[in-house]
Amino acid sequence: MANLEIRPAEMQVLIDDQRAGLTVREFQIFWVLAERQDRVVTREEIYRLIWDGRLPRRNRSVDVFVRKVRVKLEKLAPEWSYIHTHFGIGYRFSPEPGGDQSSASSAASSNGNLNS
Amino acid sequence: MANLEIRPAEMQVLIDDQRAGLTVREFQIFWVLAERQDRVVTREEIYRLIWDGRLPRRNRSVDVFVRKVRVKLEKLAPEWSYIHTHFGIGYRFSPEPGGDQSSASSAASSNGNLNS
DNA sequence: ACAGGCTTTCACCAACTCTTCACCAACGCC
DNA sequence: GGCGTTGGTGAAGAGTTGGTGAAAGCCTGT
Repeated sequence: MANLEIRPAEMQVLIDDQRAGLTVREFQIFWVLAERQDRVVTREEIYRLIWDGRLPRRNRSVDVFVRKVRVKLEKLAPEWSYIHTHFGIGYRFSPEPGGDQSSASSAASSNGNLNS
Repeated sequence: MANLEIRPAEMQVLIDDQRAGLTVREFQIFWVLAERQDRVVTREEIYRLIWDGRLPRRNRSVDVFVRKVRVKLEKLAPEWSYIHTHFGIGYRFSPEPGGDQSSASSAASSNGNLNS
């Protein structure tokens, strides 16, 4: 099983002791979601928390960074999926085994380790 | 017994910790009824609250979404029924054990009493 | 000014949802 | 039972939202 370690103070994410190498923005996205594990966070809220302001129509920043984070996490743990999409709503952070079920349904258990 | 959890802010419905996976519209229908638990809500009102406007004759949107919600809830709790039909009137949300009793009949007689 | 890395935006395409239609079953009334 | 009305159900097309690759814009240090 993949061991996830998060160090907010250093903006570092490690999986099995390997650094994910997230950039600042990428980590912010990751952290906003990870802090709210198992909860669905709307794009509006994510945007507001990171960029301070209302999410402009058709702004795709959040999606783009979610993807970048996904790519880096997947590189370290191909058999796990961390960020799940809730169509029309937002994203949810929940470490789950299995490539990616893409989301909306599925169970809700898991235990990530939020070290601080 | 089935444990029902509703998170309006996330538009999520969980039964025994399993996500129902409702879409935005589906959740809206669910929420309009759940907020008014044990009350019969007319199609007209449901439509007005979600679509803003008068329910066009022969518009079946409400029925279709009620079904979609029922299917998803039933998947998680086959032994429970949540949304009950009141023929000629509308729908009522009340979690009840038992697959489906298809509910109270209640007539829409001229001296009928309309709860408000 | 230039190079390298990070952020933001753009455009195209895939996936999903919403809405409507058609047909059938259930109900209420005679 | 027979008939007209209302609700259940499955499916399909249109419209919306998200995934993705890449270009353009910014910053910082050299």
